[in-house]
Amino acid sequence: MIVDGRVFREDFVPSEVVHRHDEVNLLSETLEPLLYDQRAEPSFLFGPTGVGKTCIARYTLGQLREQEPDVRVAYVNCWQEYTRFRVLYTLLEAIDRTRDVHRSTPKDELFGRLADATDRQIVAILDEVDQLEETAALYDLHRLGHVSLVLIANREDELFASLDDRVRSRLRASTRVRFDRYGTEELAAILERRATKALEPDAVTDDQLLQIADAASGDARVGIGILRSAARRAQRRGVDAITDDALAAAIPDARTAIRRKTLEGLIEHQRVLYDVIAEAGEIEPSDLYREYERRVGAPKTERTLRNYLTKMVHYDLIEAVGERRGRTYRVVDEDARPDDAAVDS
DNA sequence: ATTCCACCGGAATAGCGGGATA
DNA sequence: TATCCCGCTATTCCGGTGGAAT
Repeated sequence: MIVDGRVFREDFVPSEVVHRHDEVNLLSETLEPLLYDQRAEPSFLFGPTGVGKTCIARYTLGQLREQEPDVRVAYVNCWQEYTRFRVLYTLLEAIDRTRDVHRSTPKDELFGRLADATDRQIVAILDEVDQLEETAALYDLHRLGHVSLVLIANREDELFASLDDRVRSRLRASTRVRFDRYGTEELAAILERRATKALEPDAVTDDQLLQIADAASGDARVGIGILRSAARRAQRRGVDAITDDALAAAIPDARTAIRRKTLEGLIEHQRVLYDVIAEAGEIEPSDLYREYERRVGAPKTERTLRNYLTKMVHYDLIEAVGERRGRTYRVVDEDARPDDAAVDS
């Protein structure tokens, strides 16, 4: 019953957008100078998880490239590429200038290459830019006359708090595109589009789509995940339409799938920390450190553990309750996540 | 009030790994 | 092959903070 599974992928960009025309228009207006070989002012895309920020950025730049194919577009996910070196490297990859680049190339060589590649306009989409650790990289890029920035983040205030003054003042005046959560009907409409592309006709009913949209509470990524999971379950059972019990099973499944994937990305020591916290339910730092040291062969330093813990908090796997003395750690509970608490992405 | 203590996280540094170079 | 170079991770060192103990 699944005709085209690509439609369910995270990086799928639809050929038409639903419900985001204002945002697309605002962004393309800002990018318009690129059509005349001019650099565009920086633009920000703000909004919670699963509201289409990344999708709209890709879509809009795809449209732009249809009009002006010479423009180069580089997509950088700052969650993975969080150092200055890696950001620059990814940008160079997108414009095919990575020949002979390696870890031992001098520091400014990368930047120099990018600065020299002035033959074409370059658009740098920096996704999850609040995860970028060396924000000086933004300053570097902004200085280049042929690089236009599209910056994506969850929350405006948190992002600006993490920037240093130089960068902040330079970016203050740029365009901001704000994305709100989808309503249930809006999300159902989006899912309907995906379903007609991905599935055989009549594989899913309108009422089921509304159920999915409701369960996803405005998060398109979760909604699409549920739809995909339900379709796969139905397919495995050899039926030609999504059944209600396949749907019921898919709803919790899609929510935990993301978490399981993040857990797989942890290294062994981080995993031990997570297990200790999960078993204890809630635990004080000193007990946590001691239990960790008991379980593991060659324990890391407490300072390193603290680095691990902050990272896991960022991943939304655990949360820290309280500050300083008397702080405890616990795993983030999976249900009961209010809409406005989406800090991850 | 003063001292102590647990905890956090910034900054500097060491060591590792791996491609480049001679 | 030996050596250089540099990004990256873990470690060392430490100052700050605020509740607890005296």
